[in-house]
Amino acid sequence: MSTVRLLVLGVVRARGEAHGYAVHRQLMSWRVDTWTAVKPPSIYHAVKQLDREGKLVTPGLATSPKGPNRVLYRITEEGQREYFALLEAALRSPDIEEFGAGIAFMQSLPRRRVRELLTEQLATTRQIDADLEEMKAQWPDPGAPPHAQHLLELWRGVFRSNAEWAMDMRERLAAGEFCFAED
Amino acid sequence: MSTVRLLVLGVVRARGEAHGYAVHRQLMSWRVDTWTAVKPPSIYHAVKQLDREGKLVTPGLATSPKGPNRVLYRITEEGQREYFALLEAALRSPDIEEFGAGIAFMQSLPRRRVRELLTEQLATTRQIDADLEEMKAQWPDPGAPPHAQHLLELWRGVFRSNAEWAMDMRERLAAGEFCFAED
DNA sequence: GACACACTAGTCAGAGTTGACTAGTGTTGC
DNA sequence: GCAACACTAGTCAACTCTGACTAGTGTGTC
Repeated sequence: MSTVRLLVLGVVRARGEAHGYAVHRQLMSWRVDTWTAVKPPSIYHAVKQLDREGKLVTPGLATSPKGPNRVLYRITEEGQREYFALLEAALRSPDIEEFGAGIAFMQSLPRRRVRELLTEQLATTRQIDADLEEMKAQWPDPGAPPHAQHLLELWRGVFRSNAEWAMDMRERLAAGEFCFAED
Repeated sequence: MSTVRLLVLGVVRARGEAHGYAVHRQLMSWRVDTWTAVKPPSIYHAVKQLDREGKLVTPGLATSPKGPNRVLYRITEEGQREYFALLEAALRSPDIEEFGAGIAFMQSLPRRRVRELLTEQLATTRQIDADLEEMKAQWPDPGAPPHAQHLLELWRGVFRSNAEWAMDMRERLAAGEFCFAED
């Protein structure tokens, strides 16, 4: 859920004003359905939810020449706070979908802050890897079902791969790649 | 959902007879919550669902000396068919959680069949990796948000890591590790 | 000019999931 | 001997997600 919320807030914030379908189309043009489980109904649901919570407001209707009228949304102060909270949490998160959504919007933070968050992300990911390693040692029988030991290895591969990616990204930031807020 | 269903059917089948909490405890002893998103209420939900669908039956109550009476479940013919269908689908699935559940029960298939399925799994995983590579080439601007190119790289890492793991497992099977049905 | 087809812009019921809660049963310390 | 705590064995309401569907608007084409 927090992934869709971040994506919706991020798109509305970046565009200034947007209706549901515009958010939907923007996210689909980013192939969000490839790197998260976000699907159209979830997007509309998140928009309504954020509106009810006062994170988005509807300054008016856009009367479109073609198609039905569409409700325009704009981000509020409270929405901005939620956006930055979700963004920082996402860049720290070991969940690959949430993390991906954080990367998508990292440029609304200062470069230095993103590097700090990626460092935290790396520490968490490595800690999980170490925890899984330790957990593995507690199963005495690697040959018997459910092969929990091997399954833990399968997951360790995922976390190690993510850690490598995060390290690479941190180096790119250090090397001055990308443009950031307050650069 | 299919992950929980496979896990529940597999545990009931392996034990012959089981009540909800026994399934729950078995799965938790396997650390299923570490390598899937399966949580207790989902387990109870799946048990009831499978019962309604005739995949499980309740031959009787176990009157326990301590605690409330518990409903015992047993797998039906139809349940067996579902079990094997889910198991084969899981071993072929690129979804790491589903795949993990398949590995947990792979020994109820013949060794040869598991090797075939792992070969299919590898082909699918590599195909996804190739598709992501190709998709990446269609974004012209790697420096601009949402960094979709880099996010695709993040995911490719996951799939490549899974492919390596599957290759390793296939080699273990070829080397005669583990005991299988019909060995 | 009218028919098929694709695109826009969503909605909806039903299914699945979750955090929080309940309620009974040992059991340990004082 | 009893209060506090942990463990057993789940349930529940509220929330979220999903596949399938709707309905209006261009647009090409014969």
